[in-house]
Amino acid sequence: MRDRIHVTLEDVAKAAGVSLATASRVLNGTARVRPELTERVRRAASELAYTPNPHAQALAGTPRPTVGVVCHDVSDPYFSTVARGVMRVAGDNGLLVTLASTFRDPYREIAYVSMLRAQRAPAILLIGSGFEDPAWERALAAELEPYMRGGGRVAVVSRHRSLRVDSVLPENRAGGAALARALVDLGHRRFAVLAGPRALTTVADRVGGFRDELVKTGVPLSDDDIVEAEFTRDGGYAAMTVLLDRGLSAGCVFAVTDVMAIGALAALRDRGLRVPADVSVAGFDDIPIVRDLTPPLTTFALPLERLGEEAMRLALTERRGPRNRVIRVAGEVVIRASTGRG
Amino acid sequence: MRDRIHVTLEDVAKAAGVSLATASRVLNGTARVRPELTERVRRAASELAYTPNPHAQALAGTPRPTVGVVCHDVSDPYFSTVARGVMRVAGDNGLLVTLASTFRDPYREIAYVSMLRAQRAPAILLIGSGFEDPAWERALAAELEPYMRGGGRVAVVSRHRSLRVDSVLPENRAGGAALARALVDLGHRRFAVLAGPRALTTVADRVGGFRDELVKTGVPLSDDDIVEAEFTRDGGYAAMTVLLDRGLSAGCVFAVTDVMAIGALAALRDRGLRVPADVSVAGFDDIPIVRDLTPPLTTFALPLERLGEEAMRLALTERRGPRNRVIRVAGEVVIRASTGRG
DNA sequence: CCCCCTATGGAAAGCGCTTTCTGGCCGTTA
DNA sequence: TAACGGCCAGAAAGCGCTTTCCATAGGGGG
Repeated sequence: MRDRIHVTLEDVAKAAGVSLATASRVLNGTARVRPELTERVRRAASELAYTPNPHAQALAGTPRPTVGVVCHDVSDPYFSTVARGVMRVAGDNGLLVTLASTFRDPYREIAYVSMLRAQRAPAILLIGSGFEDPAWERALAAELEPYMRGGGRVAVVSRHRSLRVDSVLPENRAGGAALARALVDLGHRRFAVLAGPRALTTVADRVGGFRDELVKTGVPLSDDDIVEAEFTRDGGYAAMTVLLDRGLSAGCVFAVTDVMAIGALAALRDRGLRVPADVSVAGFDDIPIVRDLTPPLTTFALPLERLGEEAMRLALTERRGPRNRVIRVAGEVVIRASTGRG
Repeated sequence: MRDRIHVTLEDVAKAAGVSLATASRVLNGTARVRPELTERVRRAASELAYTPNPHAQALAGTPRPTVGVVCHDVSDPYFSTVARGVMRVAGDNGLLVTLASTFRDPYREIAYVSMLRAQRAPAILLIGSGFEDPAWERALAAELEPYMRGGGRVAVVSRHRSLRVDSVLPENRAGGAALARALVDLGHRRFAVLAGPRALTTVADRVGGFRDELVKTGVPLSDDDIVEAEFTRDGGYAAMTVLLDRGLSAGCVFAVTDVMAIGALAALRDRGLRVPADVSVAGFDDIPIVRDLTPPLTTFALPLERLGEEAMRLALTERRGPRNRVIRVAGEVVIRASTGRG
């Protein structure tokens, strides 16, 4: 018996001398069963090391124990830290996580949502910025809406436009503003921004908040001072290089993510510029590694793991009413040694 | 029709005016079907946006499109980089990846394998060092063996003992030795080692290779020079602190992973010691970030993404004969600025 | 003492798909 | 012309589970 490929509920029922129905009821606690039989079934199940077949359960209508998570790239510390939070909460609730990396291809994201839907995942989490592309947004919504109508839960981290779903929103705009204020307070007056692709909502928010606050303070930031690049370490390096080639006039560079800031620091080092003596650099996110850089990075710190935890919790708890819930997550400016006085 | 929660094969068959069997045959290419019917089924399927229910397929005996991966912690750059490789290959083959983090609890790993098995995942990948604990090893084998007998594929990265499965083995022992040699060549004679938990095979191999090579060269390394700590950044910090409190006599510190080395660098910085002027530090793995540290870290570079890719490929390709395959992956010593002349 | 109601276990339907088994309609061959 | 073999499409079984619907037994009330 032990050596059969798969122990089925029928085996358990037979061993316990009860019917399938009874065995099922005992194992799921669905209905009252005489204590004696309950005990027999329990023992049989554990002796046979019975594990229910989730596919059969899914087919029979029970919610699946695997939630889906779609992010841009697991190997990016931002996503892997958020994913960590997701997985902890998932693990605590006995759930597995199906994690997909889109490698930043928007349509791959939709393809994954479709696969996850087909899998009948009870919940889908979308981590990371959305794209500002109407066609794409419609296609995604077309995939998500029927899914939700069918009882699927959806929660997103860090995107908002046009998606009627529960979401966890880090304070991107306010963060950008707070950082601008803090840098101005340090005495800086000439800024440059290393931005990610404009199509990402996160980028628009962070840069927007940063710029608006500067404008409010009377410090100008022209479009020329904003360089767009890939949302990666190498993107940051490239953008910083462009800036340097142009003849850097800014005394402080704001990279919209810490990952890009790391690239920027490398570019500066390679050109022999000192941070913060020659240029100050600030990032955004507070991924774990930035404490250990030299100099440690000034940044807008977001509780990354918490973003993931909240999203998972959102997807786990019933929502009442049709309104989508929004959890705004605050952050704080952390001044470290990468920024000096302006 | 479009608005039904789920379009089933029956809907497609009905729309095309054929039987379920025929529809299934067309969609799977299982058997010849008259071209005209084929066409009708195809069109019906695409018009209804039909997506097969993987659970029903699984139940009916078709292999699942989701492979399972178990690692210690996604947010550790080592694992997330390896996972990246896995996911790329998986994505290229139209597979989803179910990723689980054990948070370094050995028995959680077994629990996950059990869940993955129950899911009927066609393949399971175990990433990261195993534990040297006979009871645990037996329990894991007891879970894996029936799975493989039932046709499940298993591949592991970085562990070997007592598991008869296909594996990808980075040259941990040789790497430790090569690093020892390189450091001795730089002139170092007094070493200390920041080791992870001894129960991890990876640790044993790396430290073993390192120590054996030193002994061969006539350089002593006593047990007192080896400090054991958590396999994390903070573990590295703690171990380095212990060493410093004891009064560091070594001129070169070898941390068995880059992540621990990062912690060690932080501890040294906090104590006001300069690297490499006062102490040299070397790591192992070459996770992406170490290039960007100050000073950049000397390390034994492993092609991390490739480890994941190879493992995924191993699990994807049929193996002939009962022998388990082993792919040894070489690495190379990369000397950077964190090590000076001894 | 009988009837009805409740508590509990079993039989069976059904989830959506694959695949074997059957049977009808051809074209062949003797 | 009759018998036979091939090819294809449909019917139906079965994957493992949940859940509804019944049947039965036991207890309480009339």
